[in-house]
Amino acid sequence: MNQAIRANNRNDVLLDSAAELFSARGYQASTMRDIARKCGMLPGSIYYHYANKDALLVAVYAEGVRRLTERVEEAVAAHSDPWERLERMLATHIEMIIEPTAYASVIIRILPDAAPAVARELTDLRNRYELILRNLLTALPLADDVDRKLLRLLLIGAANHVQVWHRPGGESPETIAGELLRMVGHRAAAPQDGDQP
Amino acid sequence: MNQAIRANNRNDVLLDSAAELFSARGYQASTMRDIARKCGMLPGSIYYHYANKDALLVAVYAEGVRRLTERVEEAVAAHSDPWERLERMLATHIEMIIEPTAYASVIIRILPDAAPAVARELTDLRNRYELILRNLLTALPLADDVDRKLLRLLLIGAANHVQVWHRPGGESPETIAGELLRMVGHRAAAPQDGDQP
DNA sequence: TCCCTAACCAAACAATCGTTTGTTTAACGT
DNA sequence: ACGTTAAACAAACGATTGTTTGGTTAGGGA
Repeated sequence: MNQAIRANNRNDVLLDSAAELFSARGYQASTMRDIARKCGMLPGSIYYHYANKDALLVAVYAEGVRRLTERVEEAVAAHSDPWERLERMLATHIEMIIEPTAYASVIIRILPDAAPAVARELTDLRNRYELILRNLLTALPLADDVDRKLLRLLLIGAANHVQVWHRPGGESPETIAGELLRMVGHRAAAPQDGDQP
Repeated sequence: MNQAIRANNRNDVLLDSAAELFSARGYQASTMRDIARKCGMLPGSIYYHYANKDALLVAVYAEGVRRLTERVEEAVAAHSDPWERLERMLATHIEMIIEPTAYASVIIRILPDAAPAVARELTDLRNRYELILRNLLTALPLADDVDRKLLRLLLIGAANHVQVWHRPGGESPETIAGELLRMVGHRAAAPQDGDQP
């Protein structure tokens, strides 16, 4: 009754190709012909899987959020200390947006207004992921005068910008995340017992 | 002998229009027809002033760097304290990348690889401006174990990201720059006399 | 006043874009 | 073994893209 998905379905290859091109060249610069060529299809064949180019971008976005969320929550779950959890989140996040398998990278590089017709969907997907960071920050013991919203935006901006300047063989995501929190974190930390256990 | 520039030359209006569209919609999404319509020209007329679309982007970039450099150095010159100078630089930078008169905004939003043929020129222009921040950081008294390069990239990322999330009527650039350095700066500061004058 | 040319207009160009249409192939349930 | 249909191919569509070409207008030095 409901349509079966055949074994030789190349939807995932298609999605991979789109993600890589969107990530490397941007949305508008990646043509349907480029994507088709990359995954060994013809341009028209893409439209069997997705209604249009915008829908393809939404699919890549959704898969990116899914993978990011999965990996981040997995990395965070292993720790209980709020600062440690935040550091693991940032390290994993940075790791994923600089690797060539580029689903996560698309979410950072392609702004929602690149596809106005589906901008709202893209923003919602972004927000769903950012909620993780928001919750991690809420759990963080901070001095009263620290603007949590501003701190969050600062961290997002600094972390996402790594995608622009990082080169293969450079600092590891762990190092970057560590330095990031070493600069920001301790200063903002509320006075607590057992600071150096 | 040398060609005179007439009074009714609308090159500046053309450049303004291009800057606004590039800033608002991105490079590829802004067509020559859009730009022409915005400044009351016909599409072909643009080619009297610039050889092609890429050259137009380079011109906008150059003017953006010129304005940024001018305003920032002017704001910084009024102070002598390294931290104060850095804060003034960041505040001015943020102020210019969120205002609608969008030359500075283009430099942040449009990455050099949006126009591969002139990517090198665009990168050079960016670097020339970033040199200011680099020099301000060099003059900063910091603890020995602070990674100046990473600090610079963190600041750039956080500052530029303001363009994405800031809405009219939100926090002032001064406030944002202040909070930014309050989080980052003091922690990284080397022990110095007269910490609270 | 005259004339040169800076500064534009008007209209098309070839190329490329996202997309549609009709047809073909081959994997799967029965 | 057969018939259905998922999944693709082959080829074009109209629209839009950056750009070119030849003609027009008006500002300013002589």
